[in-house]
Amino acid sequence: METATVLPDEARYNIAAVERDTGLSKDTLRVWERRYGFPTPVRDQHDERLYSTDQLEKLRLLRLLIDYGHRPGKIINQSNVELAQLIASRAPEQTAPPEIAALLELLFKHDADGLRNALLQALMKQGLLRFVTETVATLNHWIGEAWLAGKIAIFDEHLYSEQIQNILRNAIIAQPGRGSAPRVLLTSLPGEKHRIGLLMVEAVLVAEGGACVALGTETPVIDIKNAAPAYNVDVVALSFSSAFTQNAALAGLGELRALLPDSIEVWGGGGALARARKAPAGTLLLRSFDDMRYALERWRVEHAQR
Amino acid sequence: METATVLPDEARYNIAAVERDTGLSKDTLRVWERRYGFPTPVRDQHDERLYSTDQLEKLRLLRLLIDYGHRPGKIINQSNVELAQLIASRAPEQTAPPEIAALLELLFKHDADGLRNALLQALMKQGLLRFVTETVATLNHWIGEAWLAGKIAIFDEHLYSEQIQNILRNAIIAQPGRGSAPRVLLTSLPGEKHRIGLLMVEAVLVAEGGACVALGTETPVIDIKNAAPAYNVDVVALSFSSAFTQNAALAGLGELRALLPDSIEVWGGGGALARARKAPAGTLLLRSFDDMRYALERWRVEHAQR
DNA sequence: AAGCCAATTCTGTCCAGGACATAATGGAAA
DNA sequence: TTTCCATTATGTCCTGGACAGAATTGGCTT
Repeated sequence: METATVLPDEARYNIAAVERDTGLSKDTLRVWERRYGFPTPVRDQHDERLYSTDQLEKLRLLRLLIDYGHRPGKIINQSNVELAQLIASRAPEQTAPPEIAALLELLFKHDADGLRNALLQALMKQGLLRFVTETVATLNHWIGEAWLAGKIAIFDEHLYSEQIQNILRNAIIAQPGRGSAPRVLLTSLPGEKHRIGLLMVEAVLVAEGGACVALGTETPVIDIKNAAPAYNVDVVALSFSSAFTQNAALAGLGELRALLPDSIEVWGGGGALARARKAPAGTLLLRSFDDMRYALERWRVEHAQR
Repeated sequence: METATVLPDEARYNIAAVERDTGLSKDTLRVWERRYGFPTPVRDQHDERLYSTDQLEKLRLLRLLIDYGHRPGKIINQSNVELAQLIASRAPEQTAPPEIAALLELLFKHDADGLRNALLQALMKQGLLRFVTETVATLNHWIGEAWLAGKIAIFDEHLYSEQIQNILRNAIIAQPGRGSAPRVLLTSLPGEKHRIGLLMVEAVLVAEGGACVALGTETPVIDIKNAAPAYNVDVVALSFSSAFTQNAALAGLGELRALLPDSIEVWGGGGALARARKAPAGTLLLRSFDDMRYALERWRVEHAQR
């Protein structure tokens, strides 16, 4: 009879490794164990937690479902299989438009070079403005869907994000004329890490002849306050993806509005604000790229040389 | 008599913000307070720590000196001024080379367009390889120094980071021939957010004729394990800036090595590993860009078609 | 029904203070 | 000098308690 040997890949992870790999903080891992009874890692000789591969996998599924809106307490005691079904079951089974489907197919096949070439080709054919407002916006949506349906992995999304960044930044640099007005400072608040949304806005801005001072993601409010006069901008624009709650986004806009002089406008846009009704006093909500183009036009009329 | 009004910009940071901004863990911050009596933040109405700008600044200086080899207990009770002197005394007042100083000057003046143009010009003149290994590497170093000396603000660093990304990604896309071998998967582990280092590596890789699958920053180890076969790569390369401790970087490398098949090589590089003595078994440490070029060459010799 | 507000539950993050493994240091031995 | 070992310094982990803010529920009004 065979010995029931321990599987060679029965790897054990300490709490720091699990935090690193799942993005769940040590505090969260410990409080889940206390409250819900999962995960219950074994302990080493010094009573420190050692998590199994299986637990790590379940934690990743949980993280995914929680990001999508499930509550931890409701799902934490289901099995890995049930959780995977839950993820699979939410696909709305629509189909993407054919141009988009072709791009998605390249990502499914892990064809990095093919994807880059196809995106470049779409950019050339459509021009920057249409590429951003049609192709990239739609593609983002369907990639989100594919991810939820379990059709693509996290690393595929990472690859897509990198490639889109390469292409958008390339297009931004290559934009022929440098715009002059208005000068727009573009960034996001701490907690908002979505870079592609910012780059899309930057692309539309330069395509429309504005001048963009891009600070990337997660600039603390105080630093924005100091940067705006230093770079002599006319407008500060913030992007909030749906990772932000609507209230947090509105509060951030209002806080910034209070800190900046009246001569500088404050604009906000992105998924978190798409359904917001009322902007904080003195700020402007942009619910679409068309809104932004209109806002640029309005600014120019109001500040026309007399 | 005037009221001693509270300064308007007397910002307060909670412990999570300080962890994010200094890289010191919450546990470390609390244990320093307990042992050394610094920092002693004020408390809010619910007894939670609120750190001042001044304390944040001192923590940054301490972090820097510790990275440089000082011990916390020896320096923690010195004043900001003394610590700054300690830092200054470390570098014997070198000055940046003139080409670099000219670029820094543009950043000091907040001249975003001028900086972009100057960087593009340097890239054209030097070619991608020299631009990365000489100009960008040196510039990064001096920007760090300028930040320590208080000559530039956080938002200036943000702007620089965005512009360098634009330019490097533009150059990577524009690279004429697409390389073929080895195929290298390039990313960093969760916690490591430094994007510029990764882009520099990617630029050198494509300039040297390798094929790069870039996944951006912060890919969990398990996802790297799954991505490597999916993208059919020969090598997985990880970048660790000095935000990582050397031990954490070595542990991450080792963990990845254990998960990947032997046919895939594991390389690691970046500030955290610059002074490491011994690589985990089966991994390769790259302490410079020349090391990487040499490693590419060696791989090609070993895998030459017979 | 549908919309809105208040009460309640859920959930992540913070706290204190104790413990220990490991890295760094310094001194003794080779 | 170098090597080795004992000691000290330091970061990370532990338990269990508390609370704020988000999410949900239930009741009331339109």
